[in-house]
Amino acid sequence: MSRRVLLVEDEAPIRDMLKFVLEQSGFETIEAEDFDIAQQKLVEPYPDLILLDWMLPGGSGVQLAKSLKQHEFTRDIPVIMLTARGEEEDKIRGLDAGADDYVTKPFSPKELIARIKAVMRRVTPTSNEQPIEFNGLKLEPISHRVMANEDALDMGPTEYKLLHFFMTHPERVYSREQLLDNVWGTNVYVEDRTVDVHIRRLRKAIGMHGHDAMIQTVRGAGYRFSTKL
Amino acid sequence: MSRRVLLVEDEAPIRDMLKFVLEQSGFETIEAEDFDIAQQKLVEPYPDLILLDWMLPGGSGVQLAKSLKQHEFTRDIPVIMLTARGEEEDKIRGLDAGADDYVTKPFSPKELIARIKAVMRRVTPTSNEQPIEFNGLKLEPISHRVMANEDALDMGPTEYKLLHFFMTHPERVYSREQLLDNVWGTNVYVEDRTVDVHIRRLRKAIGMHGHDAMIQTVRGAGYRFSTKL
DNA sequence: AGGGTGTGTGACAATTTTATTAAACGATTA
DNA sequence: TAATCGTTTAATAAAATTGTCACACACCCT
Repeated sequence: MSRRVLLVEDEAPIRDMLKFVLEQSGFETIEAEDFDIAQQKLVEPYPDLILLDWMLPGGSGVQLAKSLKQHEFTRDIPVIMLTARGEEEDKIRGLDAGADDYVTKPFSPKELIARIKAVMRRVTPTSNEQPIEFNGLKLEPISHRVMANEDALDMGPTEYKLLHFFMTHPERVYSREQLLDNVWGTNVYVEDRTVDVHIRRLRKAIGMHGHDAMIQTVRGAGYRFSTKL
Repeated sequence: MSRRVLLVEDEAPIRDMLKFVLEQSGFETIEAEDFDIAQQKLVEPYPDLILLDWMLPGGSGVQLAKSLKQHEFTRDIPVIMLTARGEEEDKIRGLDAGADDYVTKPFSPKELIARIKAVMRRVTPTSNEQPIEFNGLKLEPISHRVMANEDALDMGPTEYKLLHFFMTHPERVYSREQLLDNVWGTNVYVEDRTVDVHIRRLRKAIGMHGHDAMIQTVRGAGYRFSTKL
């Protein structure tokens, strides 16, 4: 199980508190107090998750988040942002640099741990870079590509993530809400019905060879990826 | 489905607004303006979630939160705190009484609803239901699907629920009224005979392999799911 | 056999849910 | 700043499901 967390926080007392909480729950923690130190510690073996204070001095928390997403090897490490309450939430949301979740201070240790575990559960299968194939529809995480019997398919980022989630969780119904949680991430406030639109685009994208039959509507329950029928 | 929210807030206008927002989203709301009234309303049936203003007069919001966690029957009810932006964060952090989430005023209705749903989802984890099988007729709750010897069967949501109920309560007669209570839900005004129609639809759906013989009519009493005869 | 009662069936209109399309929006880049 | 790409929302169309009815049918009793 993935257990290593990089903790980036400038205030020593809070850092210590977090370290304590994390270790109580069996996580190994690597500490960093600023952008530079964090960069230094970001080498093999990479942490399984990064807990990042949004408001590092000089706004370098934002910088770090962006930098993480730009480098191939760190792109897939899940990030949980620690945000202070007073901050204008819309701004933060707007500046979203690809965090997987946000935790607003103050938070309970219980909540923090729960969210860390939730994110890890969600992302871990993603970090498995093995191609996945069903009935000639192949998704290759490494090249970030979807092939249908030798033809490369074209789709948007959200459709890719959605398909990835489906293919790693086949033969299961997911409600629109669950899909939003798992594909869009928690703390994202989007209409349920938006899922429909992305489902449609995904079906369209993989439909040329009839693969869209695997994306199934389950009336009153949600959607399912299945090879049957 | 979880739908009842206890709303504890002293300021009437805000309370009204919240009530409106909640009911718009299909939640049933119980209102309380202070500690005592909240305690009074905290009886069976317990609410599924409590929305609690942190800053009730006299700090009784804190009291209530603590009291909730001390009583066995209320301990597991998730609590979302409403906190005002200006408040001293550290104090709150220290006083943390185990809230499941915080929402900072002012907030958007959408955000509030999203958080309520998220908390409910988190607290009610997927009840891992095992597949049930009788004579080659298999119902899989996870994929929300019914299979008859490798063939996927097609049926409407009500027929699915009906079959689910039957398969989890085999070898027992149920009157039409009992079926309505258990499958449709209590306090639903529907004709008894409507059950007949759904029984027929269910039989038709599972009939291709002769599985409809398990849905048996008990004249004068109701219907029964049985593997015998 | 006939009447009375309870159940099966097909059709139908209302309602609910999902699919589809178009437009608004937001962020990024030229 | 305009142009572009992708996402979200809103509006509309399409489809599936629902409860009820009217009537056919089956069973039981006298």
